[in-house]
Amino acid sequence: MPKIVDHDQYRRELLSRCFDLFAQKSYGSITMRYIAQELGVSTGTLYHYFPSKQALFEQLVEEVCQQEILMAIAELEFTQTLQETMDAMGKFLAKHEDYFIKLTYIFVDFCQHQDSKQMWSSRMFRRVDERSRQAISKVIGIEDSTVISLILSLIDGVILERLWGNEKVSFTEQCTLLGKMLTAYLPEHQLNRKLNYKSYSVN
Amino acid sequence: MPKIVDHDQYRRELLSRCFDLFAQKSYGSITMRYIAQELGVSTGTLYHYFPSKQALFEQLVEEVCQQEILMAIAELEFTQTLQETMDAMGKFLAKHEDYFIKLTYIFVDFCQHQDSKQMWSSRMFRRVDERSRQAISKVIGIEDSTVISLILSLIDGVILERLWGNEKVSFTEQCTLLGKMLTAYLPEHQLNRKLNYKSYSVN
Amino acid sequence: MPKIVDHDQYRRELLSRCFDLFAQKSYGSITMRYIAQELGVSTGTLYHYFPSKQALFEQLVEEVCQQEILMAIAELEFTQTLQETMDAMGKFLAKHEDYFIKLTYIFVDFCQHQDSKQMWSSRMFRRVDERSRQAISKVIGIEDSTVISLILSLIDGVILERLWGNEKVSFTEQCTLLGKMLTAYLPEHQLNRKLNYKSYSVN
Amino acid sequence: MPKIVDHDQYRRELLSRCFDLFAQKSYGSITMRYIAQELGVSTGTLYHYFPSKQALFEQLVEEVCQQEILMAIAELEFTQTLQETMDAMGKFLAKHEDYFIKLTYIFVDFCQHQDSKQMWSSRMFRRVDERSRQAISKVIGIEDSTVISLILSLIDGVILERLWGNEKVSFTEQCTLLGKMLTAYLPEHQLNRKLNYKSYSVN
DNA sequence: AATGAATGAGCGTTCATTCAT
DNA sequence: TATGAATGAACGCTCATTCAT
Repeated sequence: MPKIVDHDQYRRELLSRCFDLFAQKSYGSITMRYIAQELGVSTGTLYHYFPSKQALFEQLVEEVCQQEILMAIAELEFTQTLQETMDAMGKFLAKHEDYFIKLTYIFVDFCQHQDSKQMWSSRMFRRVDERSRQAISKVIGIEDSTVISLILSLIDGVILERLWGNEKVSFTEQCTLLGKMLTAYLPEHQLNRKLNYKSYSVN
Repeated sequence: MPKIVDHDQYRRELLSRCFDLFAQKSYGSITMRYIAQELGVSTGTLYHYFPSKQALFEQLVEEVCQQEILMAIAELEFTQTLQETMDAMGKFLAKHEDYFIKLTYIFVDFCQHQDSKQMWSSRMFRRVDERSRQAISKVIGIEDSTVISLILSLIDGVILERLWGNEKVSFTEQCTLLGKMLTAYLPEHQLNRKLNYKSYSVN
Repeated sequence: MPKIVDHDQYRRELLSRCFDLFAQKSYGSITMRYIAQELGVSTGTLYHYFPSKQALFEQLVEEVCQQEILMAIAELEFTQTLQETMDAMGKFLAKHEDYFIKLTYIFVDFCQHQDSKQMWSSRMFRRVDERSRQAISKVIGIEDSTVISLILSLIDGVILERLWGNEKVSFTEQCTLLGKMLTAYLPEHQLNRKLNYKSYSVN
Repeated sequence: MPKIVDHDQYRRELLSRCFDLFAQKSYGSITMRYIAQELGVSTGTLYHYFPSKQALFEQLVEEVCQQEILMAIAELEFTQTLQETMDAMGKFLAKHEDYFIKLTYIFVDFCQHQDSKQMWSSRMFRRVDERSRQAISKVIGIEDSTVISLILSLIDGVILERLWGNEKVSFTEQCTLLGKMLTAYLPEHQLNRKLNYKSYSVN
C-alpha cells in the first residue's frame, strides 16, 4: 500500500501556494530550490508533481485562469443606479488590489515567455477575457463591446499604475469617475437600461 | 575630454540597442552572453561599459525614462475639438504600439525586481508620470487630476490588453470612445476649454 | 521455510530478467527506476529484494557466473574428428552470439568497477574460467593449457569483434579455420586424441 | 587581444588526458566534475572546449581512433621468420598491454552507448579495423582475410582475458603459439610467403 | 579599448535510497 | 509483501563576472 496522498489534489495545493512566489520573482529569476523551500518540500518532491519548472509555471497560469475571481464582480449586489454599481466595483477592486497586481505580474511574465499572439488565441486567455466581459456586462447592464473594453482596460490600467507604485491613482476614485462619465455618456445611446437590467435579473 | 564623450556616447548607443532585448527576454532570463552577442561585442566589452548586469538594466530603465516619447503626445497638433484630439492620440498610440508594449514589459520587470513602492518614490518613475500628465493635460486642456489619471490608466490598460494579445481592443477605438465620453461628461464641469489651454500654453 | 524459498526464487527471477537490462545500459547509466519499470515492479519492491544497486549488480554477475552455458559446449555431441567438433562449436557460438555479447558487456562493466586483479582472485571469475577450460578440454580432447587459452581467447576475441559490429568476422568461419590450424599443428604434439578424451570421460 | 591559446590544440591535449579517466570509470559513472578536477581545470573550462559530456566522449573515441598505435605493429622490424615476427608482436603487445586494455574499456563503453551495428558502419571503427588489418597483413606477409581476422580476434581475446584479470593468458605465449600454428598451417595454402614479403618490402 | 579564456557558484533536474502506509 | 511519495546529494550544464593579453 502506498502512502495515501491524493496526487492531483496535492498538486493543486502546491500550485496555489506558488501564486505569490511567481508574483514576487519572475519566472526567470525564481529557482526551483526557492520554490521548494517556500513550499516546505524538497526539490525532489516538486519534480514528483511537476515535470519541469516550465510545466509548473504553465500549470500555475492555467490554474489561475480557471479561478473565478473576476466573476466575483458579477456577484456584486446590483445596486439601484449605475453610479452605485461603479462605486461598489471600485471598492471591490481596491480590496483585492494585491491579488490583481500579482495576477498581472504573472500574466505579463507568461506572455514574455510565449508568443503572446499565439497565446491569446489559445483557449486560456480568451476564456478569462470572455468571462470578465460577461461579468462586467451583467453588472452594469451594457452590452456594447467597446464600452466593456474600455471598462476592462481602465481596470487593467489602474492595476498597472498601482503595480508600479503610483499612489495618485486609486480604484475607488477611478471607478467613481467612470460611473459619472458612463452616466453622462450612455443615455444618448442606451436609454433602455432598466429593461436590460430586468432581463439580466431574470437569470 | 573627447574620450569620455565617446565612451559615454557608445555606452548610450549600446543601451538603446538593449531595449528590444530586455523587452523580449526578462531580466532573469536574459544572459550577458546573449546581450553581448546580439550587440556584436564581447562580454568583456559589455563589462567595460557596465559594471554589472543589474547596473546595465537600471541604466536602461533610466535611459528609457529620459526618453521623451510620451511627451510626443504634446506635440500632437492641437486640433479644434476634443474629439479630434482624442482621435489623433489614438492614432499616435496605435502607431507606436510595439514600443509601448516593450516599455511595459521592461517596467513591469523592473518593478518586480524592486520594492515597487520604494521605486515610485524614486525620481525616475515619478518624473515619467509627471511629464505624461503634463503632456495629456496640455493636449486635452484639462487640469482635473482624476480625469488625467483616467486617461493615463486607460492608455496603460489598452497597452496591457494588446500586450497579452487581445485583438478585440484597439487604441483608436478606445480613444474615440473616450473622446465621446469626455465630451459628454466634461461640459458640465469645464466649459471654458480654450481658456484652460491658453493658460497652459503660457507655462 | 517455504516463504524463504519463494523469496529467493523470486529474487533470482528478477535477477535473470535484469541480464538484458544491464547489457543494454551500463551500471553507471542504468537507474533503479528504469530497472523497476522494466521488471514491472516498484522501486520499493526492488529494494525489498536487493539492498542496493551495487548489490543487485554483483548478484547479477554472480548469478550469471553460475549459469552453465559455457559448459554447454561440453554437451556438444562428440563428433568423430577435431574439425567436425570445431565446426559444431562455431555453430553453437554463432547461435548464442547475442548472449555472449551481453555477457561481455556485463563482465567488462563489472571489471571496470572493481580492481580487476583483485576480482580475478575472487572466486567467481576463476570458477568460470576453470569451467570453460574443462569444457573446451573435454570437447577437444586436449590438455595443453596454452592451446586451451588460445581457443578461449579466440572465442573472446570474436565476441569482441562482433560486439563492436564487425561483420567481417564470424564464429563459424573462425572456428573452422581454428580447426584446420589445430589439425595441422597438433599431430606433432598430440597424436593420441582418443585416449585423451577417454581419460577425460573417466573424470 | 584575447589570451593567446590555441583552442584546438588545447582541446586535443585535454582529450588525450581524458583517455585514462574514461578507461578507469565508464561514461555513465564518470562525472564532469571529476574529469575537470583530474585535468586541473574548472567545469566551466571543460564546457568551453566541449559542448557536452557526450561530445567529449565522442571526440575522445574519435581521437583515439585516429591514433596510430596499432599501426606501430607494422613498424616491427621484419625478422627473418614468421615465428620471430610473431614473437616480436607478442612482446610489443605485452609491452602496451595497459594501453590496449584501456582502449578496450573505452570502445566497449562506447558501443554500449550507441547502436553498435550502426557505429561500425560509421567511418571510425571501420577505419581502425582496416588499418589494423593492413598492419597485420604487412607484418606477417599474408593476405588471407580469415587468417587476419583470426590473428586480430586472438589479440582482442587476449586483451579481454587480461582485462578481467586472467593471469594464465599472456601475449607472448599466445603469439608464440600462434606463430607455431601458422607455420604448421600456412605452407599448405601459402607457399610463396617470401614472395609476398618481398612485394610488401618494396612499398 | 577589447577580447575571450577561465572560474566556480548555482541552476534545473535526476538519482539511489528510505519509509509510512 | 509491496507501493510510490519523499528526500537531498549530486549530476550535467550555465551564468555573471574576472583578468591576462
